[in-house]
Amino acid sequence: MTDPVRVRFAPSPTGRLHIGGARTALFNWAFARANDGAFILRVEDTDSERNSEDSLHSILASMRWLGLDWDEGPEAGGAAGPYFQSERRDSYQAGIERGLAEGWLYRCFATSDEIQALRDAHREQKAHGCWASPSRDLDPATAERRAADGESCVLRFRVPLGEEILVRDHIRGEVRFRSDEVEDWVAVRSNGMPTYNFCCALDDDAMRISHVIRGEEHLVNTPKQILLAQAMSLRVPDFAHVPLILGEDGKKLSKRTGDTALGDYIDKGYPPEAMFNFLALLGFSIDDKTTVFNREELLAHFDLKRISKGGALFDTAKLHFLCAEYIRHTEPAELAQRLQPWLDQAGLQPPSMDSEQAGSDSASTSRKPWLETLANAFRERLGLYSELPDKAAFLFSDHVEIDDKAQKALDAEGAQDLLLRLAEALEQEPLFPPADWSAWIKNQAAIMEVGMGKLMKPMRAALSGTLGGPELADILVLLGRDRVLQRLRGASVRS
RNA sequence: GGCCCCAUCGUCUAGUCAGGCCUAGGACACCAGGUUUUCAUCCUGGCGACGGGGGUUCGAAUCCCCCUGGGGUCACCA
Repeated sequence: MTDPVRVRFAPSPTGRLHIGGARTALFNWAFARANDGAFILRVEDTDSERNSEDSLHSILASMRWLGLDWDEGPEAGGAAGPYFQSERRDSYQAGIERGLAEGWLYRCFATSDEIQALRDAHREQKAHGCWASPSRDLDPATAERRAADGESCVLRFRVPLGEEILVRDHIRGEVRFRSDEVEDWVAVRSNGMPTYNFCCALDDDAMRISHVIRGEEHLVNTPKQILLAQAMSLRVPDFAHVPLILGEDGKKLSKRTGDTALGDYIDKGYPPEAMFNFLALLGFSIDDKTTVFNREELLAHFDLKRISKGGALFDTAKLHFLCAEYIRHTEPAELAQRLQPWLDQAGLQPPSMDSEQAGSDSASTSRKPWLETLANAFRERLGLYSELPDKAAFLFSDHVEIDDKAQKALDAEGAQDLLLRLAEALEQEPLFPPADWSAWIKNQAAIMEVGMGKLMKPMRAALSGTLGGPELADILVLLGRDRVLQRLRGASVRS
């Protein structure tokens, strides 16, 4: 255990980063960072049919969004490269030749259909053990000749019979497999490119990977990789197979249940810190009572022993709680910055707050205080960044949508008159809004001899078109004197 | 079906390795109150679990076995 900690996340660029993959990456990252180790990103692009450049970029972007920085890998470089398996073919070649020479790889000429038939028949019999390739015991010389003659074949790993394979797993303890249950898996495709199980074991050794932390679906691949490592006298890394993330229906997380790509959540305005926290909470806990934590706190406590064994349901309610929690605890200035893109995207232009004095200030400078006031006003009312444009629409448009309850408040007896008087009183004030708004409005209620509710409700309705929303004091500031007076008076004319 | 993994509130989990400190703790959700000029926030309280059966033990959520249930895997994908 004196070897330096080196872990890798090894996505294949065949789609966007999956939620499960994101969490696996997060655990790897956390383990590396918590143990002064290296976090390596290795691209498993052995399947030329499905790889895409777009996928790679989207995966990298997703990881950056989550804050998972890698020490070695694409765009980072490193001494153990290349970090694309497609560029490591030379390093696999020696292994392939050795396997053929030593006999633990053999040429299999059976077609996929023939193999499938074998598998089906075996399954039909409900039997233990495995099917055997008809080529398994072919004379090597004959096999070589057939291959030389151009006959298509794959290279299979000759799994020894009667052995026990022990997987030492940091999460599951010791897991035993009988080699008889492990099929002769394809190590090299007919096109000459080695498969995942082959590259993985060689690369993990070549890159001095100390711990393989990956999803539980890989547990059954592990004996294959261990067998190969033994055949080649490679070092076998420590393993940690993390539980799966299940959809809210208890089944494997799928598109049917909801969004499965991290990108979906980025696009929908989820705060990255909330997603990070949420993902870390799925199958891991710091202690018996900590729910909300940042990355530093995670690193201070991260330990493979604290990863649970059972699968975890993707609980959107909890995710939403964390999102709202993070948003309301974000400093207004910071929150304003994060909200800005969503306003832009919706085509909403923040007015400058003090247009008269703006003078030499650039527009964006003078908008800053307005944006911060906006952020602060909505801080406790937002579940996602993307909710802002809708909720704050009344601040940007001259047309105010009046909902039913607001209309009622406007139609209440005396409401119109009250609004008019309010507008007048407001107009008399030297300051807008009045210095002590709360005292001012209370005073007005007293003067007009009505309860606060009688005053506040129609005011709110006239200004925002709804009875909910930010504090009136904030709305006043956000709207500005002119628009406030206009709406107060406009509402009384309307009906 | 074979093989493998797993099993505490509806959900995420603490507790399980080193059995008593657990009449099982926290969080989300839900319900009921309270604070508040609206909504929200915030505060208080409530609801709510050791899947079943056998052992071992003075004592088991914790250890063992069986059953049941759930999940994964069975590609020239990773």
